Amino acid sequence: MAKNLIPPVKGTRDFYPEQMAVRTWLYNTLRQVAESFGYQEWEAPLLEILDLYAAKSGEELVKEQSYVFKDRAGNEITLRPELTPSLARLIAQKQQQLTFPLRWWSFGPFWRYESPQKGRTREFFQWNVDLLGIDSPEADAENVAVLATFFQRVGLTPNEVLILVNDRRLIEAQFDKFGVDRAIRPAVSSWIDRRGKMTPADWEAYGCEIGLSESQLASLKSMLDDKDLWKQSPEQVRFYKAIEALGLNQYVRFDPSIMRGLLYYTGTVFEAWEVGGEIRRSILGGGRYDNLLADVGGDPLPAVGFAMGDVVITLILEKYGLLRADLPVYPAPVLVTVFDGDSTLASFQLATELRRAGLKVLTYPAPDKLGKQFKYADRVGARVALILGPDELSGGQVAVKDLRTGEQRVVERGETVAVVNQILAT
RNA sequence: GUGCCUGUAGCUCAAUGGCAGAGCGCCACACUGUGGAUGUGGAUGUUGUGGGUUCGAAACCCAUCAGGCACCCCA
Repeated sequence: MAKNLIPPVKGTRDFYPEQMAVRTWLYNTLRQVAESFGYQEWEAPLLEILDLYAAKSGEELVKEQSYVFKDRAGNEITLRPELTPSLARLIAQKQQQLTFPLRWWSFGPFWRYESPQKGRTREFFQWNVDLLGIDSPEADAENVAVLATFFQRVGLTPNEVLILVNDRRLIEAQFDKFGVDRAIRPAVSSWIDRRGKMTPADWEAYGCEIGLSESQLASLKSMLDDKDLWKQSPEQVRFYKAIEALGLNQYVRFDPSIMRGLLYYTGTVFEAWEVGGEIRRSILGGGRYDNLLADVGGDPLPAVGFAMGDVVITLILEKYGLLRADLPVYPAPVLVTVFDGDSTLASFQLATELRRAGLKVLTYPAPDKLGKQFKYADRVGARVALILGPDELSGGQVAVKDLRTGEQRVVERGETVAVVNQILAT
């Protein structure tokens, strides 16, 4: 370990070229999927005023997990912990000029001051996909279809990942039916959320603790076990029909225990989970949030959207061997060696000729021994090495070596590009 | 904030109280106009840090720092 090295900030990740290649691949993939549904890319500032999140995100997210600092003017600034409030602001600012339904997507960095562990860092990237202006189960289904298509695109099957769907309106109606006091409903929601993590006895005891009666407890238990509960919701029925029409119903399943922590969800909610259950962390979460625009000061506007973090999805892709092995971690396929101090500039000129012909070309910017330069070419994954020594220079030629076959030949300078391209094509 | 685990060479890890090592990688040479393969040789450590126990500590004890994992919450 090097001494006196300033360590990276806890919970951040360094992206060496290998990791950057993965991130760029992920970005390109989800961009293609989002664009195939007609979503447009956008971006918000990474810094926002704290008040933007104050009322609408989860309490804990704002008060304990956000990076907050005062700028030099004394304003409370937040490193954004999520994107949806920024989206609401951008929409509200131009609401009269935009054409709805509006489909926007974004991929950028977010920060949450939490304890880093598997699948969770303090600085992470998030894919956000939102559809605004339409309140229909079909809009929800289309939004979910974007991420199901993403799963399909990267090679994840319904045996590996599932999108679990619920509807808060449906559960609220059940709460009404069972006479669950409005004051304890948030606690009941998190109690439902926690079912899988506790023993049945502890879970029931906890249910009593938050104020549920014996009969409410029994009713809620049978509600959570009712796989057909969705049939009581006209919205849910239409949602699954639409998903089926989109050809993605294999990826989607009703689950009455999906509640979501964020306060602004109003209708359909969903999360994606790994089926095997080894990665015990949701891959993404989303849902309908019809009140948020009005809450930030805009005109009321229905909306649905989801967010997927890069950390967990990368874990999943790794687990199932779906990260592409052919990611471009090599700098360039062609290296122009430098024979000696006198011919360095001639080599540079040759490199420029090749680059102008569209090739990616490395030079070796010091007259080291050729053996060392070839070794370097090998290490960095170059396919072709070019040598411009005294013999070649005097004859207007270039030595071209195929580093895979070891075959080398001397060609006329004007043919160099064609010969190199020929080798690269094999 | 709480609990558990781990810190030894560039990397992965041995050494369980008795000379701090291996594999890989790195460097040099064989090969002064040619890489991968092979061979020969070589370099590398305040054993995270500070204290304590001991004739003797990488190992045992205390403290501290860092990282990982889990709870909480969430992408």
